[in-house]
Amino acid sequence: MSPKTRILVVEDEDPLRLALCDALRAEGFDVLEAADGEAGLALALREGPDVVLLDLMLPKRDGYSVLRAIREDRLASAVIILSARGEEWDRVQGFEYGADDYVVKPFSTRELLLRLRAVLRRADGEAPGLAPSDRKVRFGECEIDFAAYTVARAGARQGLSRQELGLLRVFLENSGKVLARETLLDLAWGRDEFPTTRTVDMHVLKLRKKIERDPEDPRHIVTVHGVGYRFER
Amino acid sequence: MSPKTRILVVEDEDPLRLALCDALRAEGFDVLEAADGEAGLALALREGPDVVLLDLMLPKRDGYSVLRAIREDRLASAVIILSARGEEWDRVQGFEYGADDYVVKPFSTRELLLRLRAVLRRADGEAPGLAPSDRKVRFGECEIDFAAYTVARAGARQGLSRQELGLLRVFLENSGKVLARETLLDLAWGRDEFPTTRTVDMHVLKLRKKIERDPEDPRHIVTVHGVGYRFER
DNA sequence: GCGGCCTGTCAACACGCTGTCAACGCGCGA
DNA sequence: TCGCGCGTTGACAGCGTGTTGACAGGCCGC
Repeated sequence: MSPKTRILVVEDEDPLRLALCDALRAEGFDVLEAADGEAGLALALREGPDVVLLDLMLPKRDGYSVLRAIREDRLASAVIILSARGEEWDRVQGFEYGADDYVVKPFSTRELLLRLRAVLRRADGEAPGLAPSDRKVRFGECEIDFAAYTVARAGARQGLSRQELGLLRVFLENSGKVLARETLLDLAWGRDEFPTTRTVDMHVLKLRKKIERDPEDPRHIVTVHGVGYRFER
Repeated sequence: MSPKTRILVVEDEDPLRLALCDALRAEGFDVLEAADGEAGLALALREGPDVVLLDLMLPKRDGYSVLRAIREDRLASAVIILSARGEEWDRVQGFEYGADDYVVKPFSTRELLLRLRAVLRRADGEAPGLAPSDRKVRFGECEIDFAAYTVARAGARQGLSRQELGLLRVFLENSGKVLARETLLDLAWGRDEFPTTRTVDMHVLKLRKKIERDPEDPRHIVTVHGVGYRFER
């Protein structure tokens, strides 16, 4: 692991940018900042940070354009989009633009850090698989098609609901780790929804019926009593 | 968990503050209140409540300043911001990122309570999901994965329960030292729980079965007769 | 070698957590 | 407008874990 993870924050609203940078520095990251799209892109290309936090609505050059330029330059940086409520990137479809993850404003520090760490872990190769642009992902005897909202197992194909797919993506991004129900709610549900933690159980139940060979003796989504669930590919 | 969760409400509009306090007391919380920033900060620092509900527009000292002071004092309190939609949105956003959560006025009691509970659930136990770098530890022929709640020995992987993992963590942090049963209870169990010292033996037994090559002739968790246990890596 | 205290081990209990089902509400499309 | 699918919640049974008591065997001091 490199000495210090470097993060570039591209955000034009000063208070937000400053607050973000403070929070990230407090977490021990090395932080760069830019207040418009051009400066952000230039910094990204010159410094090649590990992660770019990218606002969409920017002066001079908007976030989409910056993201495209970064991707065309084959820069290794991961990109997390900060989108405002109105801009409505669908939680699943958003990944098709080439972003590694995205957070809907306004978001909590906790949520951002969770996603940031997930992205970094993937970049470190610790949790392989699931590049953001992947349409299909395989594990065990399953093949998930994110674009088609389907799962194929043993030849049979079934549909997945939006919530099921979202939860499954979070599991895939964090395979091998135990995730508390609370954490799953933060990552797979939006901020404006407050389901019970029991709701998580329900969706795990549904997912098991679709991806496990024997749902009563699950191998992929394992319960850790009193703690949460662990996903194994 | 402590006997009663304590909540501090800092809000200058009397009707709203009173309504909030009533609702919270009806839910069984222990409620403190303050009508301006200075009084709020003083109460927070003196009482160290579990949660602070903090309005941003306050007489004498605004919410941002209070929040920063609380954070600089390393107070463990969680903070939920109560912000009005009318307030300059981008500025408000910046403030909110140092907080644990925020609610936009006008909000329903239901929403506030849901967020409150979510914050509290996270606060105790520090939900799994954000384990940094100290995930895996090796000793002898074992590899412990703290994030996955597993132990691998001689190729075989087994799950560890929450208590087993906690005890093992304490052993690892104090390897080489002899630990009395009482000490282990203090370190690996909560302060609010008082199991018999025999319970420790039971868990040592379980751990030995999982990490020792020959549980009847333990090499890692060694008994020191009349004193306690010593862990050797 | 002997007695008393300490420890290893098992079985049983109680509690909280989880699996599962059924029913409700909501949004969407027919 | 109605019906359908999805997400959510409450209820309840079953299971896993933590805990304890009992008892046998081991360790230590005398």
